[in-house]
Amino acid sequence: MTDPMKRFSESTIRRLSHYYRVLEEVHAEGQRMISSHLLAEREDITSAQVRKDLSYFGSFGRRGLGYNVEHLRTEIRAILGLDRRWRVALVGAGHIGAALLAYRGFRDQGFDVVAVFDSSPERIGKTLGDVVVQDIAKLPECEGAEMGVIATPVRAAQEVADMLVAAGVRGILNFAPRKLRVPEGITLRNVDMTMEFESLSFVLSQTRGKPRRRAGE
Amino acid sequence: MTDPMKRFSESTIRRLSHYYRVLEEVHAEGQRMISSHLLAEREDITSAQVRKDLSYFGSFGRRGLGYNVEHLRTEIRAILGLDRRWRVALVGAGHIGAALLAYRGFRDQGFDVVAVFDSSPERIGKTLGDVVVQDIAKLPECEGAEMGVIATPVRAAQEVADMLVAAGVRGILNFAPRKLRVPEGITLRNVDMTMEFESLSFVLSQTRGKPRRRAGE
DNA sequence: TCCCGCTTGTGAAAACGTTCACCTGCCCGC
DNA sequence: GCGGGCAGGTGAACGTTTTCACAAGCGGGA
Repeated sequence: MTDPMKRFSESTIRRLSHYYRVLEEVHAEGQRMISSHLLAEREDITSAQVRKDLSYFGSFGRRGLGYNVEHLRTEIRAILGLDRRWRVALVGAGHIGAALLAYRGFRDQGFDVVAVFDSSPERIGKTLGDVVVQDIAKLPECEGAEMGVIATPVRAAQEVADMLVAAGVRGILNFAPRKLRVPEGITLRNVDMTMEFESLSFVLSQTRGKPRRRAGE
Repeated sequence: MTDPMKRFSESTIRRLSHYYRVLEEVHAEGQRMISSHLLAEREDITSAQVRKDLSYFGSFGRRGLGYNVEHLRTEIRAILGLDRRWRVALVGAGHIGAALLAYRGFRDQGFDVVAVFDSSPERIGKTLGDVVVQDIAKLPECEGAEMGVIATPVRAAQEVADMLVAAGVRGILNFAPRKLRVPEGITLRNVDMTMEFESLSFVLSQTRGKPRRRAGE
């Protein structure tokens, strides 16, 4: 995308997120150590992949023993930048915005929605989560947000992106099904449900009529 | 994932979705022909990539002219399996479920939500979109749905996935932030906002303190 | 103390995806 | 009907990501 430094592959980072989640789980279960093989078994990747991914960032394991759950968890936390809090500006107080605010996981992971904007008069002034929805016109005055979330209809997405950039965010998560243009240095991530549906549609129509293979075959 | 045939790369399919979207746009604008270069300019990929992607499925262009918008649109539509309607069962009538039902785009693309299930007594019986929310216990009786959408809390996700598979869906779109196990032959796609946030967090903390580069530098 | 089984870390190889470069074909103008 | 410019199709080159395979290190037991 627009990452200024691209030393690590996107896939590696995504897997790191997975490992982190698995570690949270086994940590809650009270497990002390975990092997790359076990970390991998909980995902659809190989143990070699796990070790390679982790090796990009350091040597966290002990030969013969595996990884200390608590320790690795802390390390990945730091790598992913989750050892601090992030200020997030949300634009669009519709269903998706509401879903975001309702999900405790975001706050728990360190993401604070510090401002919500919308253009609809019916929504402006209402309280969502624990912040008051402001007029989108006030977005330029928004200060201190490092990330922006675009949860608006498609037609508004590019304009909102421009406004967020002007307001100083360095990263944008876009839920609108359209590619956005952002300046160099701004990181953009897209969550596109439409594309996932189309991907499903493709695979399913490829296999249409074929008998479903049984597991293990 | 669990695709029985994996002849085409996931990236190619995702880009096909993009091309389709661009084609819809330029079609609406009344444009007749489009070159691979122009198709690419609207995205962040090269014209060679466009041509390569399309060449996997056939020769749709004309040398010296480019691609006929209407024709290519129809072809990609067929490739992606969007030339038919898909029956979708939605589990979870919360914010995400509501977002899905509210988005006209899904219906327009050929996805019909034929049933909605939830476990909460307050939601059961209410009308969402144009279907009545049913008790999750009725899911096993659901027939004819080819795709399932999991828009439930994390803890219920795996159980719901099993139920959907038992009900005969061949593809699942999972919004819960957890990897699910599905039998061979069932296609699984995940939409994981948490992971995207963590990816943003990673990149932003990598570049923290660095002066933002201006566009064009 | 030494051996053995286990698991990491990592170069090397293989697989995969993207980009390049060029040939081919098409339209248009003359 | 002929030539020039444009643009698609495609094998080959390139770069990246994944997998393989094994040396190195650790703990435990005799």
